[in-house]
Amino acid sequence: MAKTTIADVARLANVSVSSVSNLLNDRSQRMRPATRKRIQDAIEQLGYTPSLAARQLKTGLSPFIGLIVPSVADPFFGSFARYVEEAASEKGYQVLLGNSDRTAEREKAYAEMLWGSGVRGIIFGSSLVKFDHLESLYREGMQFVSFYRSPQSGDQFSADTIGVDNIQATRLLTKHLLSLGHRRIGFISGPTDMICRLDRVEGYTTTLKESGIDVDQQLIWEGDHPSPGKASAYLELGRQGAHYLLSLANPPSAIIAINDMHAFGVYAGARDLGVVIPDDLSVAGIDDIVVTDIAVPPLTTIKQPIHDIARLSVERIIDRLESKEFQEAIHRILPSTLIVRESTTKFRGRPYH
Amino acid sequence: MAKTTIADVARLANVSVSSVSNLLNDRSQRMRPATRKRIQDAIEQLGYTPSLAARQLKTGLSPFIGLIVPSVADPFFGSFARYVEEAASEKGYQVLLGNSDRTAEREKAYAEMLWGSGVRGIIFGSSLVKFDHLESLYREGMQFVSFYRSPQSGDQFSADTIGVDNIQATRLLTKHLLSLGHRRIGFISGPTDMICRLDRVEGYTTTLKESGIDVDQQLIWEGDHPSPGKASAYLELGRQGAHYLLSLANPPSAIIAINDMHAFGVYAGARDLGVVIPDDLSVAGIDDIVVTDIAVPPLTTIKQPIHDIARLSVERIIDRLESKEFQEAIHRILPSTLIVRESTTKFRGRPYH
DNA sequence: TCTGGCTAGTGTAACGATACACCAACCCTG
DNA sequence: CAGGGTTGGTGTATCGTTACACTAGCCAGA
Repeated sequence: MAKTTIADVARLANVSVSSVSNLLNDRSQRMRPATRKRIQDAIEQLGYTPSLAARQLKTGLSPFIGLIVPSVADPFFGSFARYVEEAASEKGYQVLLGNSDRTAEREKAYAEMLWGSGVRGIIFGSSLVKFDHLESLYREGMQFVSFYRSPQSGDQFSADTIGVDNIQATRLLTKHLLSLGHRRIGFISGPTDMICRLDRVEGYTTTLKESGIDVDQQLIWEGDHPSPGKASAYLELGRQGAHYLLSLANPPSAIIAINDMHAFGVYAGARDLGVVIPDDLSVAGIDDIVVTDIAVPPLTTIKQPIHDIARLSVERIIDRLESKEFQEAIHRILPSTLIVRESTTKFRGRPYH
Repeated sequence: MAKTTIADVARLANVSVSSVSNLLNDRSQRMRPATRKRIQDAIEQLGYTPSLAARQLKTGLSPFIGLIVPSVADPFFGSFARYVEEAASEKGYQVLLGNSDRTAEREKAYAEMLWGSGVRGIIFGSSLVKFDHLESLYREGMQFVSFYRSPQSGDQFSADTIGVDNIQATRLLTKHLLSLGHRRIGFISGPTDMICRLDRVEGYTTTLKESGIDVDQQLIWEGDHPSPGKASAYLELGRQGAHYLLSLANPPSAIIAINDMHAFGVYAGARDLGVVIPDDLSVAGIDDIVVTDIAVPPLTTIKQPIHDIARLSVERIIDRLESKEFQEAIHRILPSTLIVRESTTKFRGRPYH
């Protein structure tokens, strides 16, 4: 039961601990094959695994990366977490999970706990507008990769960002709806506390303007910050947004929701009011979460290449962790694609109200 | 940038490292308040956080717990992971996440990686039929809590289990459907490689038998082991199961799916064939994942108290980690409740076919 | 035979914290 | 004022590994 150490292996193999350590760390070029074999056999026989704590204490490196997302209960971030974990474990790293509920305090608290645990790299699934809360950690040497966070004026420092072009995402959706004849398009943004959300709002408004349509602020619904922890909060917010938008004197004939969960909330809200999708109302989301194509009707949405994003993020953070030199921050944008399903259709006037 | 150590703090506060350590570890009963204050100020001023690696090396304890689930991309396990993480972080622990894809090899590989990382406690979200692959780790001292895994004959050792009564879950569903007049009830089990699934099948079959209804093996669909990694695999499996069951010469008028994702797959499969839920077919699931009540129609399901289960699992594993004495394995069953929504309705004959 | 160079290793001081054993200084009591 | 107890600390071996500095032993060449 007592942990077997490198010394036990050395004793059994009749070599010094240095030799065992050398073998373990690929510094064994000048070792006789017979010796190498003896050590390997001893390791096997004892079932020896090196103590990561001791190794970390000595080298300062830890085989962990942090992953902070708003909530893994959200199917989108659940998928993302899964891909991150998969990519990390292929590279010999393990993932420490944290849920931030999109608050700076929790992000900071987590990041500091992680720093204290020896973690030197964090992947952020969110992208809060302000980065200040992480600056002191950045100064100490923590590495960050952020899932889509375009650099903002006022940023005190710059982290890697890998993600999709969110402006482009809503641009595609807005154009799609415009091409179907919709002119009053509602937008459910939720709280605009994250860059990706701001960008999505921007894609929507600029596309409308470019098409010569005035942006009606009444048609943009922010709602309150959802109560944290509840996976259904996003749904509820979408539902409330639908109630609001559909009760306007001059309601929209289409709604873009800032993500699929909100869009499904719109489904529920519309049903509450007897509004039929897509006949009375077209709805589109973003993310292409797992249930979009079996929803009724299947949801038109934007597919993000999260598998690739997760993989690239992991590669990038490990790169940063393992290379000694200073690395410039990179900003990598991956393409997102419009997936048209049955929740959006031609504008046919307003049969409800 | 160089990490500040306990010695830096001691120097600044003009005390010995022992005193700082004593303060940090609540052994400071006999310390003068002024001294305590000096140390605390020094800690604050230097922004000192203790090195967990060093601490772990010395004490053998690590503030991590492992969490192994089939896949966090599955919304049910995403929620579970979120609650586990929340409870753990309240207790000062962090969660290392692993996805097993329900295979023993990956579970074992993960568990061993975790052991090597100094992790001494793991919460399993799955419950494979065989436990053998974990026995050697158990012998070394790894602690396990399993999310619902009733003890099986042939188990080489016994782990804590906390969960719901899965037999009861399908019993409730089956009784519910029987009371609605259904007599031919299909069952989509998916691969029966986990105890919870076996139990769910059992609840279904025994309830039928008790009601004097022969169990028709044709009505139980296992399907293939879904391709790992794809969150949509469960959906697809449910869809295929629906195709199969609804194409039988004597098809069921109701289907129980072993979880909600499979049930939504049935939704899709039924729609493919023009079968309307619930008019032509009643459908029920288990889990009450986040989207059940906005599905069309809202899904009748069994709600599991996963928040409580997660919390209890975390408390239990920490208890085990922090107490020195041997602890008997516990088996705790929490109540699950039937939630009737609109996807199940009275048997009205078979309008399709 | 001596020198230098190579091969195949070895010895050991760290890394940062913990916790046991120790102790100086003071106070009280008889 | 000696003896014992208490208060408020301190000194240091130790955890398991790494990686730099070192070297024993052999061989080749002069």
